[in-house]
This record gives sequence, C-alpha cells and structure tokens, in this order.
Amino acid sequence: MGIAVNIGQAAEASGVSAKMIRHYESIGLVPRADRRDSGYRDYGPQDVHRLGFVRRARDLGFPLERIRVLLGLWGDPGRSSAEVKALALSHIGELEDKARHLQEMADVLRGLALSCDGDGRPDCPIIAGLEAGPVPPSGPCTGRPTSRSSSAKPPSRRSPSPDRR
Amino acid sequence: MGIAVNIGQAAEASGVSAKMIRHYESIGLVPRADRRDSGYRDYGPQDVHRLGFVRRARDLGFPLERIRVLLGLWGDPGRSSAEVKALALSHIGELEDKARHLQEMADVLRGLALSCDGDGRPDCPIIAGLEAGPVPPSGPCTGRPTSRSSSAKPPSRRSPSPDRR
DNA sequence: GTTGACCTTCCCATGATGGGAAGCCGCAAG
DNA sequence: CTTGCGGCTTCCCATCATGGGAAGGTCAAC
Repeated sequence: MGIAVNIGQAAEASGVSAKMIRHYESIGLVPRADRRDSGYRDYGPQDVHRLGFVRRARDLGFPLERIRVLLGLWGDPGRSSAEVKALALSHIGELEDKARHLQEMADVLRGLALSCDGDGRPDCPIIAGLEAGPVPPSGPCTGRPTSRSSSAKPPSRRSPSPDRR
Repeated sequence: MGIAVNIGQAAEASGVSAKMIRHYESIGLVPRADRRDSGYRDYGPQDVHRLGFVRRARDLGFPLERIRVLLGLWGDPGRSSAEVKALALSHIGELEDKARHLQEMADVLRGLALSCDGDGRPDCPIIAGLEAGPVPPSGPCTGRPTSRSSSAKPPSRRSPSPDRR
C-alpha cells in the first residue's frame, strides 16, 4: 500500500537516522523491515511509530538494552504498570547518579578555579590540585616539578637489574 | 637505584591500571617509558607522579585530549595560570551542561513516573509518554508523509502491538 | 536514456576501558 | 640448575551509540 515509506522518510518522520534504523534492525531491537523486490526497506505507520518510541526513549537516556525491554512491555497487553514504573525508577536513579557525579566533579574543579588568579603568572592552584597526592618517594616535594619533559631527568633511574620485591 | 618500578607497581602507586598506562603511552599521552633489556617498562618517581596527575585529571572528568594540554601546561614553566583557568572553566561548563541534561531527563521521567499507579494494570503514563507524538494515520500520504496530523489513535491504548502486519 | 538522489551492504572511527591469548621474563623453591 | 608461577610483552576484540564513507544497485524526473 502507499503507506509504506522508504528508510529516508521513516527516518525523517521518526527522528531516528537511517543509519541508526539499520543498526537497530541489525541488533534486533526492531524487527526486520519488509523489503521491496529491489531490496529497499519498507516502513508502515506502525514501524515508524515504533521508531518514534525508540527515539523518545533514547531522548530520555534509556540504553538500547532497556529500550528492548520497554518495547516488549509496550507490546504486551498483559504488562503491569508496576514493571514499567520499576524500570523507569531504576533508570531515574542511574541518571541522577551520573548527574550528581558530574556535578561533583564540576564543584571540585570550580573550587580550584576560584582560588586561581588567572593571570599571566604560572602559579596555579588548579595545576597544584592535580599534582597533589602521593608524592613519589625520595622525590623532591616539588612545589612545581614542572620542567620534566623538556629537561632530562637528572636523578639516576635506569638500572636494569634492581627490582625490589 | 630501587626507585625504578615495574608497570604493575607504577599502576598501583598511581591508581592507573597497567592496561591504561600502556594505552596512554601508545597514544603519546605520556612519553615512552624506559625499557629494561628484557623489554619491561621502567617507571621512575617522576613518571609515577605524572601518571597520578593524569589519573586525578581523569577523576575530574577531563578527556584525554585535554589532559594532554594540561600536561603540557604542567611542564611549561612559562605557562600563565590564565590558560589553565580557561581550560578548567570551559571543562566545568561542559560538565555542568551534561549534568543538567541528565537531570532534565530524570525530571521528565520522574514526572511521568509520578502519575503512574505502578499497579498490576497495563495502563501506564510512562509508556504513553514514550508513545506520544505523531501517530501514523492510515491516510493516503503516499509520497511524503511529512505533515501528519497529530494523534489519531484514540481507541485502546492497550496493545499497540510492536509486531506489525 | 541519462542523471542525481536515494538505497543497499560492509568496514572503520570515536573515547576510555577492559578481557584475553600467546609467549617471554624474573624470582624463589625444590 | 630446573621448575613453576606470576608478572610482563604485544596484539586483537568488545563495549555503547553514533556517524562517515566506499562501492554498487535503484528510482524518478527530465
């Protein structure tokens, strides 16, 4: 029937790129599309609708494997909304964990940046913060052990044999 | 001197896995480590220190390419803290953009989940929300199905059946 | 029929990390 | 000294979602 469209139209209508539609088919996220004699894929309204479903789920950050489950629930008349809700809540938790993690990193970095003059001098608490931590044993406390890639390292360190353990 | 260590010790001391240390070397993020006659990599305190720098930068979410720049600034006595700060601020912006994006997705999903009963029945606003959007009408739009009237599927939101035809 | 836009499949790349295989090396116990 | 085990080497593959591009077939307008 005329309602069958090319992958290009399906892509435009669903918001999923043709590349991704083929990919989703290849991993079995969506069923194999019908083909014309020429090999061209044919998409009916339901197919496009399903692709839109996938796209909106992706927009909400669901990974494809979870979308696979969602599609199963979508098509299951006997599903319970509890299943869907549990899946959603679990995903919300993951999203917020990630958001929190990113925000924490930003906060730490902002703390360092706040105390950075940002002028022409090299002294920088940001660099110092990154440099912090376990200072190598027997190494200079190095308020700024900078020149290291440019200048050769004076301290001896290349004995083939000594391997302590 | 005993300060030269194996990749294993360097990994443990720096918090960067041996796998990653080799990878960083292969992409030139850190200079090629000295080798013993056996081919074993040798890491001095400075090398371990640099790896720690990389790890802390990673912990703050810097991508490797940016860490490459940071390492350059670190080792540049003539750097200006303004450069470092600009890099950091730019990165903070990206982190917060991502965090905001994730949080937005979580919020939208939470909104849907709040109105979901989560009981044994199939009716679910979450599924409905994912399904929302232009429902493909079975109308004569052979050529270009672009302008589709919104929502044309009132009957039974149960069992849209992902399987088609 | 020609042409240009579209479709097909297949391979490669991203970014950061890990897993694992095949084979060499180092050290300690026998 | 030999054996054995664990650590080291390189190389390839996998992840996750997406895109780029090549080589070649198809469709529709002119």
